[in-house]
Amino acid sequence: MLDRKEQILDVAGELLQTRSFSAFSYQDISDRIGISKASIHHHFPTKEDLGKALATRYRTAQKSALEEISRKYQRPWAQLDAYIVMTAEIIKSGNKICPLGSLQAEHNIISRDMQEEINSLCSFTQSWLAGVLAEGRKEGEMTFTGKPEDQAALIHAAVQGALQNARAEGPKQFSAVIRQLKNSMKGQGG
Amino acid sequence: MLDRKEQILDVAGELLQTRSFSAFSYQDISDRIGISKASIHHHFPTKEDLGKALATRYRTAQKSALEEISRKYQRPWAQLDAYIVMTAEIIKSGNKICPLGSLQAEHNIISRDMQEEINSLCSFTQSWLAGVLAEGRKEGEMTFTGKPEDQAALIHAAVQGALQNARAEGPKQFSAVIRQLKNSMKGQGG
DNA sequence: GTCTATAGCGGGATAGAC
DNA sequence: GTCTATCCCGCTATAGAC
Repeated sequence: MLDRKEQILDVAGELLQTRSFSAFSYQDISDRIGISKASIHHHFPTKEDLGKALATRYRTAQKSALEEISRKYQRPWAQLDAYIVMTAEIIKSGNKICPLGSLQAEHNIISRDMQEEINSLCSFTQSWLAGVLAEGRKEGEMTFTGKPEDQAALIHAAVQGALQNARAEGPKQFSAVIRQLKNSMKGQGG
Repeated sequence: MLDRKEQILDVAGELLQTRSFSAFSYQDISDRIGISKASIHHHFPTKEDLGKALATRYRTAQKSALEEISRKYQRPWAQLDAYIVMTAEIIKSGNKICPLGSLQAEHNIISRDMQEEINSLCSFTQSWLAGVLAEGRKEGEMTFTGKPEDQAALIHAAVQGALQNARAEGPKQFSAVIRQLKNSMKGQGG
């Protein structure tokens, strides 16, 4: 069955986003899928293998999603909005945390492979954001000072932090952060 | 020895900030202090007890630190700067993560007591920031749109997110985020 | 690819001596 | 308060049958 690997990654991903990488077990996965622990080891011999596949999957999914946004929307603001809506989905779907946040919290105890996937996901997202911001400013839609790369780092950090704090403070705070962020970029003149 | 409890919390705190709550053990603590696991259980019978004490300690320490900043500095900008410098210390001291971020990542698997301490720490910090921002805008030092509470949520999220991303992207990215954030609040006229 | 069974280890926690 | 010894459990991982 070719879908088994994907199914395992689906369930593992959900566990990663509700518990943490070190806090879910092969038993948890086997309980949810209904096959034995040994079968899971057949597909992913070690937990490190599973973790690497999980991280790779998140990186490629993020890359695809951002590239699709670039194709689908023309205006920079629409692209930024689509990115925000996409990440906001995480909050809506149950009590989940962002996979990036979950793995960054355990940065020191995951394998080097996983670290590199995470770093790559992180820098790709910020490069993409920087492109959107550069275009937005060029076309007069957006206003901000300094380099697009730095503004991208700010937006990325604010969104990640807002996702994190949403667990303690609820989704309304997330919306408030987004609103403030957008206002700060169009209030000056755009 | 009265200091023992504090010493255990010191070590547990360091482990929390380098690993995660579920990923450190009584054995880890006993290795570092040089007393047996059983002795640690004498001071904190269950790991839940230890976790609650740890969270309470972070909350009260944060409260004290912010109140001291309010006393020590008069100008809103100086207060905001002091808050940022304080949180930036986390990055400098080894490969640590913010305790708030660490515990929020495992929000679903920590005790209710711990959750409440974290929520309290979070809301206190944002209230404090909102006060600083309201004062700053009133005195003409700072510029931002909307409610001080929402701008406080933005700043808190950006700082938390920047701390988190600093693990993947390094301290320079943290500085960049702070710079952008500050510029967005004084660029308009203040 | 899936199973049962099991190894080997480390986790949290307790009993009881000192 | 600290220790040694121990319990029980769940973890990752493997062996070998089907």
